[in-house]
Amino acid sequence: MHHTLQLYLNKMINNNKIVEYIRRSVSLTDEEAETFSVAFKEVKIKKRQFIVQPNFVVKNRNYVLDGAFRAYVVDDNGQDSTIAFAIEDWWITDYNSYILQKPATMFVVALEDSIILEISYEKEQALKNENHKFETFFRIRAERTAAFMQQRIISNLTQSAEERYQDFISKYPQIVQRVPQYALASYLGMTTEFLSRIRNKKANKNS
Amino acid sequence: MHHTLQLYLNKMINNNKIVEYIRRSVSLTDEEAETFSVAFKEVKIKKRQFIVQPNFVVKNRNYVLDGAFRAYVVDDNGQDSTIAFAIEDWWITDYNSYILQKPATMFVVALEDSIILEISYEKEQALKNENHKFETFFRIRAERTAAFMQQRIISNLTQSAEERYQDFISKYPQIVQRVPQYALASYLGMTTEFLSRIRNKKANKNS
DNA sequence: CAAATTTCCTAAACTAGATCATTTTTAACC
DNA sequence: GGTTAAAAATGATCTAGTTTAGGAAATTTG
Repeated sequence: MHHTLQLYLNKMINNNKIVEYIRRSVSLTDEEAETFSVAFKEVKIKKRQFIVQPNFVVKNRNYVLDGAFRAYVVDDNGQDSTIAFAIEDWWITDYNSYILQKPATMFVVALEDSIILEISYEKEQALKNENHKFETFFRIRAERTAAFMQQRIISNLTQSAEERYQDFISKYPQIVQRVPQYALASYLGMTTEFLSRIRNKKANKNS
Repeated sequence: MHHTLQLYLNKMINNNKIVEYIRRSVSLTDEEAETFSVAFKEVKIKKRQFIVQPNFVVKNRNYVLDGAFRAYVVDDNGQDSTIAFAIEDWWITDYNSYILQKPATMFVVALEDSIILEISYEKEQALKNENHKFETFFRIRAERTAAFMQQRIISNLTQSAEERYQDFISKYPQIVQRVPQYALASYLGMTTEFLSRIRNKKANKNS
């Protein structure tokens, strides 16, 4: 098949993904769907490439079409803590930096070769201003994000390291397979050594 | 002054509070402000009274006019963890229950005699549907809530118990004064005994 | 204002999880 | 494909924070 045509078809398919996504929350006419999808730009990201770095104001909100990402902060002692993961059909950015348009405190890095759809802050603002439905969509997104984060806070406060791990593998088995152990450990608030122990204690029991 | 008139005037003043609040995020005509404020109902809550209890679907989002509240969960071992505090000009509810209209997992209790403005889920939906500006307001609320929660997650992952405490007193000195120590300890993810030790270690240093 | 209840303090024993140091395994890359 | 680097495992030691238990203050309520 002709190369340019292939690219064009890929783009159509990918934009359908984001249209499908928004239509799970709000119903759109075909025209509205088009307006929404053209606000996004498809970008290829290589493994280990950063899409967010501290001290820069984050310009984009990113929807993952393919691949995996990790958002993390590095504290004064050089230890890093994973704030979020994202795989296909998830969103990722430094949320605080993006919504308040202030300098980022996080890194966001690709864990695999990936493809994202990015929307700029300005385009998102324009979408929200021009159509009530888009405003509704982003409101629902923010609410779900808050609900998700609240669950994580509760988990941190009430569960032991092992319980948090068990909980995570039962909720997100696809993610566990794809992220390095040290990243998962620092997401769950424990050292990689301790997570290794939890895992091997289990493995020995099973054998 | 005539009693009913006094009540009426109080109501006007209190509704001005919520109008002032929303106007910090979106600009409203006087008519819109009126529509917004009449969606709320003023309710007096006695100290130790619950406004949210587990297993019931939460009907209201609550704005605190006066007083103080605490939201918490109780785990299988009977230990409770504080999820949120709210004083004047803050909002409180079981967010997961409210936005997804599913049974609550939290208690929300008054720490003092309080006055709240409550809005029902249905009225909030109606406001958001009828006017783009109200949708924007609730979108901004949700975003700020998510941003706040993200900060708390980062604090839990990166800081020691003492650092979390120091951070909290510098950010929310007004709250520290008004909530019992065990509630603050369980918010910060430590025991009340350990918080007591942190406090007294400091006190001794200062003397 | 006195009794009852709740909150807070102190201190010793204990443990979940961290840190440190070394080895083994896996993955990256010329 | 062989070398080098990064990630994971393992063991020994340590510590921040918990648990348990008691008593002292402070609040609530009759």
